[in-house]
Amino acid sequence: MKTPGDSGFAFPEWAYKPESSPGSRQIQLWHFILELLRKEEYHDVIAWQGDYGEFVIKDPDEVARLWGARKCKPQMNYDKLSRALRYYYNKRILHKTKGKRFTYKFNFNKLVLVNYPFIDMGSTGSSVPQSAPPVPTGAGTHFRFPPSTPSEVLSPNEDLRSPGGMFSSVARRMARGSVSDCSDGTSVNSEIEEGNTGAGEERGERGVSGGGGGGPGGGGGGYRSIIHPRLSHETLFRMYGGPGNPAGHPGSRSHTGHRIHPEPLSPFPVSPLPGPGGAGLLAPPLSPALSMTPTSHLPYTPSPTLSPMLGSHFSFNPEDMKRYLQAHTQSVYNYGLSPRAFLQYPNIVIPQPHRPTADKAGLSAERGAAERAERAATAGGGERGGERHHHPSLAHSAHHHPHPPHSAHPHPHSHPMHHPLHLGEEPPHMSPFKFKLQPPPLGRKQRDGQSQTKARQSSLSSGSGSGSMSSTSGLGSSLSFGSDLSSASGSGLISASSSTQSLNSAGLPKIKVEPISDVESEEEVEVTDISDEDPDERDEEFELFSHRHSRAPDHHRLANGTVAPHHQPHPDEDLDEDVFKAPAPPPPGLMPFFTSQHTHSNAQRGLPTLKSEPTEPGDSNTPPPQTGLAGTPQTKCIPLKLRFKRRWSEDQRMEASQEESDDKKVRPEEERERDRQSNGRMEMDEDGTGSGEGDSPPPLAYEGSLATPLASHRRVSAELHRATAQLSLENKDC
DNA sequence: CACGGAATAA
DNA sequence: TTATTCCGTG
Repeated sequence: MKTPGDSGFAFPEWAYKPESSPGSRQIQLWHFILELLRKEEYHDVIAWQGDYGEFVIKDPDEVARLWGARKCKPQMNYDKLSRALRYYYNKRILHKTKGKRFTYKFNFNKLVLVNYPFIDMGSTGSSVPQSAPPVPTGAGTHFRFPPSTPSEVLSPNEDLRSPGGMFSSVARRMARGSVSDCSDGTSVNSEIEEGNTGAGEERGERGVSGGGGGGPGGGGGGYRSIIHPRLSHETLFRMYGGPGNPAGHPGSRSHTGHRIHPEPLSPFPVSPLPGPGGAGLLAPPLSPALSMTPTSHLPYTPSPTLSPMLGSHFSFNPEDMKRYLQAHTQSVYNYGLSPRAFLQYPNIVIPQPHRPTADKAGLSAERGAAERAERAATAGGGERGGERHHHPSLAHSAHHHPHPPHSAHPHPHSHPMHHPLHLGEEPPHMSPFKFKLQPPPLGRKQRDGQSQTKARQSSLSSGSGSGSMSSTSGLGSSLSFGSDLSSASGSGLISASSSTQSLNSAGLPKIKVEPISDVESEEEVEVTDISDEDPDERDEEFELFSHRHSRAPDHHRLANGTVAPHHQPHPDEDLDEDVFKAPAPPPPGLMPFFTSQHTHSNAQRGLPTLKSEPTEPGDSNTPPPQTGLAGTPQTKCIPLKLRFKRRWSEDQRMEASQEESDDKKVRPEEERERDRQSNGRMEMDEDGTGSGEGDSPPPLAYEGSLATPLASHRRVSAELHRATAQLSLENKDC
């Protein structure tokens, strides 16, 4: 049992991988958390719960212990660990779920970006896992959905396929193997690691605290088998909104039955896979699913006609192709860019407003069962005690090969249509929205503009530098990223993309989407939601959605950026929003999708974000002006905290625009980065790895993808998986 | 229990 | 840069 799947569970794997993350040198806490979350063994200790990326630390002490073990910090305790988690707030990797003890929520967008920027893009460009996460966000996240409901979980897809560059690094790590453990004298450590290795299963838990418990591991076991995480459709569905059935989605085979998420909560999808072979992780990725994600853009993009699958191929019409290209472009950019860009994507993706009611029901039901089971087990003891799961996950088939076979189609029957992606939105059925371009990224761009005018100009200007640039500009996001773009451009994709109108428009201008008919906007509510919570959250949401408000401003006009921007009044919010919005840039990719969708019609809700944003369409536009943004940040008076955050945002924005990830929130240092940018390169920090390399690869990838998307994806996926699986587990450092 | 500043280690 | 450690405040 276990499914091997494990490896894939909860989140997209990419999310787990530390490698990419900048900090990765050593395992990072959030990665660790994800590891735990993905392993059933630890469900007693920590598990997904609630909305989309929410998880609950059921046994803080244990978690701390485990973490301490991993880091060889025996004295680690929850207090300390929690401090570390708090630092993530600013980074926006995590948020605290207020009112719930020990409950936190991941912000995938951020994670993804950070960690795998390239992944998405790169590889195929397609996938962008992030999307998945977003999904939920939008809708559900926050309160929206009843807590109980699983909300949406979505799953991203995960997968990661990574780009070649990544791989290499991954590979290396794998090679290392690592292992080391700290000393564990006690016992500690290895647990997780084991997982990695697979070997240890047991983990036994050490007694940890108390142990007691509960016993019944059985429950767990069962469930394990059942579940597998994967990404899937669901995610898509949600995201795109599947209309109808999200829940059931074809993809998953059984949707009906089980599917499910093992963890109900887990944000990621889990894949059901079970039976079928478990599908594996890969499969999904490869399969349509794959496309989904990242692609959402791509594949799915196209018109209704195309099914997702098709998408991969390209049977599109010219338009589709364009979109596709655009998407790639984005990817590229992103690739080059900082993760942030991705963020935006996610947002974009998010659309899904519609929450799947149906789904939920279904899910919840399932979930309930699962939970129950678990609960039973855990409940009893409080402590986890006993669980040991029989096999640890180790199985990970991943290593072996994730499911190659299936990979092709995990869900065979799923038709393209079903594909989440498609499903959700694509389906022709709907097409409520229409898109407009909006200027996406205001903030960033603006910022850039101001600060870096140069870059911008170049890009904007048309590429003065290279023709490519122009394309870039199109992306819009690009602005900020100009440099990145450049790289991207290299790929050529860009150019194409650029050619595309959408991009252009998108790029600079932004794209705005409007729902045509839709209405559904209800969901849009989100906006509201956002506001409601804290700023923080909002931000998150924003990120996800971003668009939302995004002001959408005027840009759309596009203007090329140049144009316009006049800026707008509200600085702060704007900024924030912008920021998020800005992210929009990603839009390029996204946008395209959207566009396409909209265009075609489908859309449905997907655009939720937009919707949300509804902002006014009309005007929306704010021009990208960012300048204001950039410079302005100031904003009004804001509470200190807020300000702080704001700063953050700004920084991020800036960075985003520029490149960086921003994590740092407050870092003055931006300069250095900027400098780099200005230099024209992107940063590589993160990518570092790849950057240089990466660049090249990506393009290749793209092309490749185009050509044979599936194949490449698969390949990559597989590799990644493998790598990931091991890696994640492995980290060991001490 | 949660938040976050500050100092500091790696 | 991230996390750890310590600690004061709510």
